[in-house]
Amino acid sequence: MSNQSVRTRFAPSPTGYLHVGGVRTALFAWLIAKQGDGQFILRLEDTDKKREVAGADAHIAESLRWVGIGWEEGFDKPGKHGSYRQSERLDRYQEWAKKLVEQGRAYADPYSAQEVQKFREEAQATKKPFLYRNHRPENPPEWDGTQPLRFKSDPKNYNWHDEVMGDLSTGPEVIDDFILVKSDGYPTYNFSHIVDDVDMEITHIIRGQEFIASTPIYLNLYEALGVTPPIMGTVPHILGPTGNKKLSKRDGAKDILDYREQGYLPAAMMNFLATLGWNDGTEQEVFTTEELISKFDMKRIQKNGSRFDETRLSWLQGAHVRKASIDELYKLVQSFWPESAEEFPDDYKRRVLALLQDRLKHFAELPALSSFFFEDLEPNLDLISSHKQLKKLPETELKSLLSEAVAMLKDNDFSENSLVAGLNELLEKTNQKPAVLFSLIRICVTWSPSSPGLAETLNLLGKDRSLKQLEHALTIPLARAHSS
RNA sequence: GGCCCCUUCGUCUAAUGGUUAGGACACCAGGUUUUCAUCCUGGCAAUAGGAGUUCGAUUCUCCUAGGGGUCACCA
Repeated sequence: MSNQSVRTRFAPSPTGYLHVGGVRTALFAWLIAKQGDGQFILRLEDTDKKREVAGADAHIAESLRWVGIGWEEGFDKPGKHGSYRQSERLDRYQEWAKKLVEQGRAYADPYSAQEVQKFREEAQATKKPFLYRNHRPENPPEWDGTQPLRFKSDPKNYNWHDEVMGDLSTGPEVIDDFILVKSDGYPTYNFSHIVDDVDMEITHIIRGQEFIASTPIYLNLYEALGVTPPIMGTVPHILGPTGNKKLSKRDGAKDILDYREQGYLPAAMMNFLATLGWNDGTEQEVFTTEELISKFDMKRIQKNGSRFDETRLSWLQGAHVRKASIDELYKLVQSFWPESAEEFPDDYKRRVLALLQDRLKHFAELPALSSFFFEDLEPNLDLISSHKQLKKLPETELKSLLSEAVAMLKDNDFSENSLVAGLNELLEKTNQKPAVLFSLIRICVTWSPSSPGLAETLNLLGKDRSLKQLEHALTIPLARAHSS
């Protein structure tokens, strides 16, 4: 019966999308499983029917899959432990509940919700902490399933070890009789996750710090069940961009799949999430998935919450883009090209991408960076009038420089080398600074605020299109008329 | 309020008794024959406060302050 391999799980409730916080918790658990050559389980905690959102389960699965997190067993991938959807495991919780009742460790709660609430308010009025067990009925009715079933706790001190937080301890005052099974027959999270983790032979529980306060009651329940608790790792929250509150959907935390829409690389996202609150002790910042698996260590997770910083994500994205091979990158950006790129052959687009690799971050920027390679943009005279050097030149000067450029380029074979040579000669011939001459040509060919190197750009655009753009520029007024 | 946890540059963090407190992001300046980037160089910038232990505290102890979590028939 003993299973030595590491088994971790991520157990979201299907109430909506996943944001970076949830995915990070899943990632940590996944890394531990992969590192131990073990299994990662995706379980669905769907015991609150009221909060359930249709389709959330598939959306969650899709989110994890995108980041690169896969699971050996899950709600959509049955394994040796039956269903991984709690709503389909009700019999199992009933069995365990009955066992606890037989052992005298669980009893029916005879009070109505209103009555319990009254106890709570009384305690509050006398400034005492509310404990249900102070009202524990002497002769509880037999549990018929219509009342909530409560755990009969055994209050005591607890000292336990948390892989992230270190040694923790609490007194008996935090141990109370909590509800195991709700009056609708569904188990509470507090009960179901323990039964499931035992059944599914989970060895490490990784979860957010909101569960740290209830860990003692879980320990109490494990004891009643005669079960050794799994290893626990409590991960601090990710903080929102402002304030010190935990990142939440309410404050605009995005669906993780929004980052896919914006064209972030899964590897960059994984790198970002893993290093938010964790580092390997060296100065390494950029990690591959394989490196994360081999280097991850729960003991090095930060005890305090860390702030979500999209700027860092963007930087990591750039780092991963630059590391990627063009083939890899080309596959990933396929849905992000501007519409005008559609007609162009793969080879051409691949070359555009190669020129853009150093300046591309998330792929949604691709159209803005590349459109002039696929279509002739409208002349934008602001580019000249706002240019430090060009704005000082009169119309005649601009036109004559352009004419010289056209003349030179007409004689050029447009190989990159010839272009570099030709442009250099032109600098000498016109006695101009690159800041003037190259800017003017670049702007009149692309009409784009930025572009790759001039020779590379002309080379890729080709002789016909480059000359056509320059000759067109010769026919329009370039210098803005000064009013004074 | 009770209980628990946390506190190093703006941000992510390194350093567990001896360092000019290190790195990265961001920002600023300079360089790489134009722009935007990349890359390189330099700069700015932190141990929450107070006691104590010690020859010596970011590091150990205590107190204070601040922040967070939790106290559901939600997970």
